Order: sequence, then structure tokens, then C-alpha cells
Amino acid sequence: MHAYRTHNCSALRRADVGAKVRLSGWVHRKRDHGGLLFVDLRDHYGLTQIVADSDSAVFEKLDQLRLESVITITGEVVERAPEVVNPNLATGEIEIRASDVDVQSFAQELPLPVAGEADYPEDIRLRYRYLDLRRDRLHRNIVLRSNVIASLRRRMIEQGFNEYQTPILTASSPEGARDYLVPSRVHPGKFYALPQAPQMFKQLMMVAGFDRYFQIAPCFRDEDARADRSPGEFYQLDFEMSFVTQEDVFATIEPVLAGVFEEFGEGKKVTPAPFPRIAYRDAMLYYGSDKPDLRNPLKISDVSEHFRDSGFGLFAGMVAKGAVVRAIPAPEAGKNSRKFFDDMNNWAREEGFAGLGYINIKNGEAGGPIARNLGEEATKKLLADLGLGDNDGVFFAAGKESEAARLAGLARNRVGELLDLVEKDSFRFCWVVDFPMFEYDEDAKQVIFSHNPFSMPQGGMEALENKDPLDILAYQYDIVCNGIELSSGAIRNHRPDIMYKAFETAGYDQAMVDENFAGMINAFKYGAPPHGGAAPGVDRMVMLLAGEPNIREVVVFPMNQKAEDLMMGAPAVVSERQLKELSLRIATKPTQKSGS
RNA sequence: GCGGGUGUAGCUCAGUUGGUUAGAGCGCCGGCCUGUCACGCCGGAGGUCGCGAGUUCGAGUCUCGUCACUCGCGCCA
Repeated sequence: MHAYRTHNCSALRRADVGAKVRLSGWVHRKRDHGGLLFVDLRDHYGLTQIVADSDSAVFEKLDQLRLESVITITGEVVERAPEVVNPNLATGEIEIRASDVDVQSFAQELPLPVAGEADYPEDIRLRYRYLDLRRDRLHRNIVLRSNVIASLRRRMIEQGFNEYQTPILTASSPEGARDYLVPSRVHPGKFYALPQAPQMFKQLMMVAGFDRYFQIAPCFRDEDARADRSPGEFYQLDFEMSFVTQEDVFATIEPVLAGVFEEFGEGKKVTPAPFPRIAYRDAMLYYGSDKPDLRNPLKISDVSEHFRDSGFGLFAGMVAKGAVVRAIPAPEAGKNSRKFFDDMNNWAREEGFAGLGYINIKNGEAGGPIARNLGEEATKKLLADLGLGDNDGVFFAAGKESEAARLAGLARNRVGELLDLVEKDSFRFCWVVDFPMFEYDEDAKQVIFSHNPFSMPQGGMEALENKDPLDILAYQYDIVCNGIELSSGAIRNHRPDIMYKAFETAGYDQAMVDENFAGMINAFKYGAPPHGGAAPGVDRMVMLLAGEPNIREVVVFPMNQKAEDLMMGAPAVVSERQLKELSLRIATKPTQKSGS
């Protein structure tokens, strides 16, 4: 018989009754009835109930064991009487009558219990991550993550992609987030940077003629955390393709994403390919966000003209000064009390906005201060234009276009939630396309790149030379699922002449481009194919599939919000010798955490 | 860097208007219990009310500061 196990803890069934077996695992739970003891034995695969009578030689040994000790038990598979079968357990029809117990490892008293679903403080969970990972939910999430990644790889390879590794120690780039730097021993005073993404490398792979590249790529950015953003490091399904249009990129990745979400979505509805394409401008207008959640059926509309020179002086005055008014419908909300509307207004104020106007319709009668001031006729016209019913409500966000859009977007989310309009059990994908290439920076008083400077401007050189920069769109796109940005991507600018021109528009001369992007701009001078790609975030995909609101629930060993690894104690002070070797001296004393 | 929330037993939380000895459930320790599967029953230990000042006759409760965790803003080509 094998030293540790003949079966795992999820394997045995009624057909095995009578067999002599050996199982190993953790003591998940004990139920001591005095003369009779039950132990739930747990491993990666599942649970099996072990039973021992008080007259058994192993009773005392099992009884004294603390939970989470690791044991090997030998015994006979016994059928359970029909009335004590546990239908919630795969192995619920049998149990093991233990004849022998080997303790492989005693457990001390635990800082957090493994059995059960109770919530625990995140710092304790992170400090004892290996215990937290034993718990069912987290264990399942991590296995899901592994399966999702395997499926992504399979699907990409089936689409004709090859996976290539790119460097982890590379050069710092002036664009983007702060870099993590790694000092060089050999070159005192010089630093490597960890890649924020393999962006330039994958483009260079295209220049090198590999046609279809992908990688489950680690990315490192020294930026602050969010619920859906790990500090430090995260993974992307990074891919790039040659000789493609934007539509080719979409058509290639849509079945991969839809396929993975179908495969692991547990029956939830998934947007079929092709995903809806929404222009950036429309997304901001209709959804008040560049990452619209299409599970929410509400659509915002612009009603500025209804208020121009109207009886509602506040909005009329704002519109006269160039402000806009956006309307957010609230179906059936008129049935709610006035408190519902006042609460929304208060919420908007708490969010830092001036306020949120409203009209509530009760049995066809429009109420509220806006309706009163606007007058009966104008109100009727407004409500008819919005297609509102006899008991609907509508909110108004007024202000500078960007602010009004943002408030309208937040209000749309909130109304959708409060009125329970948001579709459940579905994954709604869309592309947001036609991002502006440039924007005007009010502070710097100049035109700047609004997203990725390496995207191809729509219209190419001709557009750069002849159009108002602020009117030029880019072949730049985001993929959004349920209001979460999974990825941005672009058709890249592979032409040195157009690149120099684009940078010139944003106020940079050729020397700056040559100096900072030498690797790429030089490469493009030796024959570069048109190419493009994207890089959907793996962690966020798993987060959506696992139904987790927090990205740390799908990362095996995550850092906390302050980018500390509480389990390994990173970052940490290093020895004088190490610093000297790297020609480094610490200018500030490291901050000491209290109590550590 | 900034704003919101939270901080009371190992854990989850209650704690009234500022008033006597700060409670419950889970866990832990001891005892009882032969069909449980979140087993049950009895008993026990366990507290710098995050920390530090202040107001007060009196602070878990009020004020200020500070720390930790978290959510958001900034940041994230």
C-alpha cells in the first residue's frame, strides 16, 4: 500500500465499500460524540468523513488532534445507513472506519479558522495567506484562475498565435506609470526597470516578422491600488498581430474572450461576437463613462436645448455659458416618495457635485421645482422627447460637459442599482472605439496625447497635417465587460514619419523621440509591418468569472494596498554589503512600522 | 499626497444621554455525550475598548492628534 494514499479525499463512492484504503489530508472538522468520533478529512480534491468508535485504538489519537493537523489514515470503506447519507458531499454515501492513524504534522492553534465562511481582517488573511488559501472559496478561485489561463493559452494557440517570453529586466520608459527600478551592480548608478507591459517588445516582435505574438505577461507598475487593481504586479493576455485592421483584431480576440466566459461563466449569458462597438463620444454621452456597463438598460440623453432661454433660470444661465444638461431616466421612480429624489440629490452633493435636479411624474402629473419653473408646456415637451411614462422620474445633471457627463454616468449607475434594473447573471461586452488622439491640457495650456502616443491616428499623415488636432481620432480601443475595463489596445503607428509628426503636434521634437524611444523608432526604419493588438487583464477576467468584487481574491499571493507582502515581509531593508555592492546609499531612514 | 468608512476578547459583532464589575456568538481549555456532518449539553479562561493627549467628579462613548486596515480621488501611455 502507498505510504500516504490510495485515493484522494473526493474519490470514494458506494462501489468502493469493503475496500481497504489509505487517505491523507488535513483535519477539517471534528465532531466528538463521546463514544463516537467523526473527522472530516480534507485535501485539494474534497472531503471524506472518517469515523472511529471509542473502543478503537485510534480514537484517542484522533480525539486529541487539533484542526488542520495533517494525518494519514488507513481503514475500511463503509456504507452509510440511508438516513445518515450526506447529499452535500461527493463522498457522502460512504465513510472510512479508521484502523490506523499517522500524524504527519501537528497544527498549532490557528490565527484564522479554515472551515467556515466567516470574514477575517485582510491583514491577517494576507499574513497567513497559506491558511486562507486552504479555505474553499479562495482555493476554488485560484484553481479557476489556473484553468482560465490554460484555456486562454489553448484558444490563442488555436488562433495561430505563438507564446514568446520578453525581458523582465529592461529599460525605464518616460511614458506611463512610475517604474519599479532595479539597480545594476555592474554599472554603478544605472538602473533596469521592470516592464509596465511588454509593449515595445511585442511591437519589435512584429518588426522581427513573427506575425502573431501572445504572452501571459507579468506587468509591473508602481501605482496605488484599487479594488480592481493590484499594486505592483498583475498579468495581461498580451497579444499583437501583423497586417491587420482594427476589425481583424476584434474578430480575432472576441471568440477567445466570449469562449472563455462561456466556458467558465457557469451558465451566465455572454455577449456573442461581434461585440457592440461604441464610439468614445457616444459612450460619454449615453453612459457618462468610457467603460459603460451595458447590463444597465438606462441611457442618458442631452437635453440642453430644452433649457436654453427656459423658465428654469439656473439651467438656462448655465446653458447660455456653454454648459450642458444631461437627463437620466428613472423608470417607475415617480411612484417613490420625494425622499428618493432628495436622497439622490444629497448623494450627488456628497460626491462633490453641485446637485442633481429631478422631475417626478405621478399619474401623468410632473412635479418638483424644475417642472414648476419650466412651465407646463415646456415640461410636457421635454418629457415627451424623453419618452417618459406616467409614473417615471428623471434626473438632470448640469455643468461643464465633462463634469455633467461624469455625474450623469454615476447617477445612471446608482439609479440602475436602486431601481434594481441592472441585469444579473450576464457578461456584457463592448468595444469603446474612436478615442481622441489628442486633448487640450488646461493646466499646461497645450495639446497633449490623450492616450497612447504610439497609436495610429485615423487618417494618418494627412489628418495630422490638415485637421485640428483635437478632431483627430485614433485607432485606439478599449474592451469593457460589465463596466470594467479589461483592456486597451490599438493599431500602432509603425511609420517613423507619422510618429515624428504626431509627437510634434504634442509639442515634442524629433530629438526627444530619438532619445527616448530609440529602440522602437530605429526598428521602424528597417521595414515594419502595420500591426496592432491589445492586452486584456487576466486578473480582472478571473475576478469577473469568480464573481469577486476584489482583485486580491483571485491572486495567490497578493500584496496589500500599500504594496507590502505581509507574509514574506517585502519590501525589506537590505544589508549594507548589498547596498555597497550596488553603489547605493540610503538618503532617508526607512520608515519603521509601529509594532514590527 | 487628499477625502470617506472602520478599529471593543484569537475572530465576528453589541454596548442606550458620558455613570456601578464592558457583553453575546464562534474559537480555545476542561467535563459529559454512539450517527454527527456549522453535532449537542455543562463549566472555565480570555479585554491597554488601536495608540496618545484633552474636556469632565467620571470617557468604550465627547474633542484633537496619531497609527492600522479598507473604499474612493489624485496616479494608472
